[in-house]
Amino acid sequence: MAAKRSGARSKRSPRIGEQQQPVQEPRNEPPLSRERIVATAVELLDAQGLDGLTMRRLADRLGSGVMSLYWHVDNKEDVFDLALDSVLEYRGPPQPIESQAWREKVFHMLEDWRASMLRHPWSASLLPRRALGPNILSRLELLSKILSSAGVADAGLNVAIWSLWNYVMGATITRASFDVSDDDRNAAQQRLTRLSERYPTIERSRLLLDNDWDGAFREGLGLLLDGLSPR
Amino acid sequence: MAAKRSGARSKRSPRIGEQQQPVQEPRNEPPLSRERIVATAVELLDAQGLDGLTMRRLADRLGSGVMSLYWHVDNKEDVFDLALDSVLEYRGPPQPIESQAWREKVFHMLEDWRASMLRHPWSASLLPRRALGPNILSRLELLSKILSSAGVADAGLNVAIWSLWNYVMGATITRASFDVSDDDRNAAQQRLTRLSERYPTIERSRLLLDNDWDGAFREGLGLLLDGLSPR
DNA sequence: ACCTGAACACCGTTCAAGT
DNA sequence: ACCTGAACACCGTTCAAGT
Repeated sequence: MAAKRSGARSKRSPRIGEQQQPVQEPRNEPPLSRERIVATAVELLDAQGLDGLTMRRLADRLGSGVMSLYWHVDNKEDVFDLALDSVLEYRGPPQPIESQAWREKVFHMLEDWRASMLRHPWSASLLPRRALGPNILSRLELLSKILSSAGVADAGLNVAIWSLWNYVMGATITRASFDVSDDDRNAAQQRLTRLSERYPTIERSRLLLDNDWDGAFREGLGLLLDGLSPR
Repeated sequence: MAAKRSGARSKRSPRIGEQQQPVQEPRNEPPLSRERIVATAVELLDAQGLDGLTMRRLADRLGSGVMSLYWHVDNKEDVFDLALDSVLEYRGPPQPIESQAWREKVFHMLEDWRASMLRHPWSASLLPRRALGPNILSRLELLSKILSSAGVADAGLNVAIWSLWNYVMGATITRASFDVSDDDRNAAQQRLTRLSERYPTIERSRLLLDNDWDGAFREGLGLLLDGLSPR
């Protein structure tokens, strides 16, 4: 899937074939570009997680030298910002929702937001540390418009938006962080049952085992929207 | 404030004084211990942020060799886990709240939670990536108990707890990430006004400038508790 | 305009060794 | 039981240079 550098490969297999065919770059790569860098960064993040993204590895995948990246991109932080925002584009509901049904519109956008982030779990732990890119701002703008035209007064608009944002971010980040490797999950599970007598109520309600995340997300969001609805 | 290694200092100043007094370790440090390591890690994180914590720098502050840390601690991840949980201890309200006032109890614990994290902003961006330590679990246990004894049915308990957790985490993480250096803030502000015509509703409601974070937090939390109250 | 390799100043951690 | 320095395999980024 990823382009391999021929140099690395030939070093790995010390075959005795007398002339190492130079194996001109396996595919002639398209030229480097911001878009290609970001797309590849997302691939790499999906495959290796947050710590897996390295300027050197990124360049490797792109079949270029490390320093070539710096022509198109400021630095590693920049790559993170771009990758994050690129993953959060919103295309709207499949077919338009009738205009009065503001509740459904909000639900669709926020569920899509959560789903996008869960498709790229690194994005959840990245968001808290990064700037708001254009795609994030667009979603906030849309949310503002929906709520505003649904009759939420200007005075309550910010509280409403931030409450929804907080809820979605918290839910998504939590969900993503529970979605770890099996090793970690086993370790956590072990520690919990070992300590179960210290946390009896949690234990009884199976708080940490209950994994109907999607259902809980929708229910909680419903409650919140009830509270926020213009009276 | 931090202990300086005498070796480093003497190398830095090639004074001609014939005998470099060995300057026995500036203070005779207390012996290394898990507790001292964690406390110093928190200091370092407070001072330098998430990227500022380095095993080497940590050892430096402790006046020990880097590898000495590894006797007391598994690895860097371990240090992060311990530092995070150490900052989230809950001591309860200053004077006991009368037992029926469950709403106040919830408010106090959650506001304290948020405040603790904001006192150490790195904790907010760390939480989503780390395991739940004992102090976090204790808070969840307490929350469960309060809600349960307030009459929330077992069936609704998990939704209630996760909704509150989500809200608090989202709010705190968001707040902490907006609380960045002035440089970043200026940059963000610039970009926003430059793009203001693309996000008119946000612009109008001053969503990103409104910084009554504490008030918004309480209001939203109130709405959520209304929705969660046993009927 | 776009790409490059060498070099610098760092990292976390393994290992074999000291007391 | 506790601590150590040397060494390894990495990092991100500066710089001076190539086309």
